[in-house]
Amino acid sequence: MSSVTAIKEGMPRQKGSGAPRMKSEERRELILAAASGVFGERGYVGTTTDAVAKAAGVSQPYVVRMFGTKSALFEAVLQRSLGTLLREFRREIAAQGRATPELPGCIGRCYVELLSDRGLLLSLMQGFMLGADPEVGPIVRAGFLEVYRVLRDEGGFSPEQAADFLAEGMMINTLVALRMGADFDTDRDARELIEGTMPAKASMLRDLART
Amino acid sequence: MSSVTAIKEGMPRQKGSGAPRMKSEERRELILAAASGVFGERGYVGTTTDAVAKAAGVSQPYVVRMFGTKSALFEAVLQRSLGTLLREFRREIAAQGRATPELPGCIGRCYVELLSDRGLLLSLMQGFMLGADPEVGPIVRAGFLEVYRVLRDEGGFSPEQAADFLAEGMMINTLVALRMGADFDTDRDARELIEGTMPAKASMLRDLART
DNA sequence: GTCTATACCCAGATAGAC
DNA sequence: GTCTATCTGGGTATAGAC
Repeated sequence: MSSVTAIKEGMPRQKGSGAPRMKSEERRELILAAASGVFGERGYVGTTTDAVAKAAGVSQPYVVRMFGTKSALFEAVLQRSLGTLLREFRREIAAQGRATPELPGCIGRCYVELLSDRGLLLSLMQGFMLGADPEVGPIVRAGFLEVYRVLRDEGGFSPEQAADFLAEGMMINTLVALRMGADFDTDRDARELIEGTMPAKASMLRDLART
Repeated sequence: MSSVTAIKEGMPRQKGSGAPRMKSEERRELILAAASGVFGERGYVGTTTDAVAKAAGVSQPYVVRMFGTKSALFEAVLQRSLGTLLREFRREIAAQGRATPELPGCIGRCYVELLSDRGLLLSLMQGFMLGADPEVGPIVRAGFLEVYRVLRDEGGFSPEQAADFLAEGMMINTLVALRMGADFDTDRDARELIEGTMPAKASMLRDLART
């Protein structure tokens, strides 16, 4: 079921009650953040709701209760990741100005900085790998195209620029998924490849692979 | 256990017997090809040995029997995919000559043509997504780096050329995994994005998403 | 709102016949 | 070499107490 609509639920009820309502909203975000990390690391099928629960510090049935099903939870994670990505891109576009020569570099830096939110880009990538799934396929295709459109229409990228940017992004995602940073210090080629891909923030991949 | 060594097994025994030995070698290749397709579509965890068996037209226990475990089967698929990829790249390098100006374009075409072997590039990509796994992680990192080295050392690519080439490859893999070709005819942006990424063989992605 | 206990199903692997 | 039958573990989801 479309988990997007679930965002509407859980709004503060009761006007005067002293009980700290909205509590479940915080839990929800807590679980989503934890789930993002686990899904990103192990993929959709490889993730157990129990692993998510443990990462969030709650019980497994509670995770299911709150999101209905595992797949609804995953879709909520995807929406959250995509939402953050688009928001950050738009913030950068607003700051640098549409179609300025600095914009591509700035958005690229912006993208790499998203790596610090462990799981955000990886959970998206895991979603992309599910394109053949009848339920998530349409969602991830639409999401990917929306990123393309934001770059082109709002950022003023040419179609080629946008495609190149996305290609670089997919390369970064792949290096992260591969944990290529694990070989950063021991393999000259790994280091060269990483530095060739992310000249500025190469060491970030190394640190990311350690944890 | 390392499934690579299994290649040595199953060699023709008995000198004079009229029985058509080597039968199991054919079965092995049949199952590997089928498994490549299923793993590529559903990922490692999402693939059941039963689905592989059905795709190959044999029984589920037989698949397990022949490869020992599901993970050994997956590793065999990875080795097969990587082996084919490297062989084709080297063939192209030998044909065009090291560091010729035409080589990058030729290898790019070569890469896209590998898409016709349904599952080859996707099963590799699914392997990349398992980089955090202690068993397959080292294997896929080594494989990825080997491709990089072949491009650079045997093909004469500069580090930047090689990294750019791989980025384009990851983008293509992602578009295939996304089944972006499904929107080729109905979504202008999907078409533009695909054509921007694979100018020559754009329609291939469309056909690939149909099946 | 959150837990414990549990039902139920599915998938990998084994045993053993042919 | 290949099958049928089956054991077993683990994961999602539900029931129901607190």
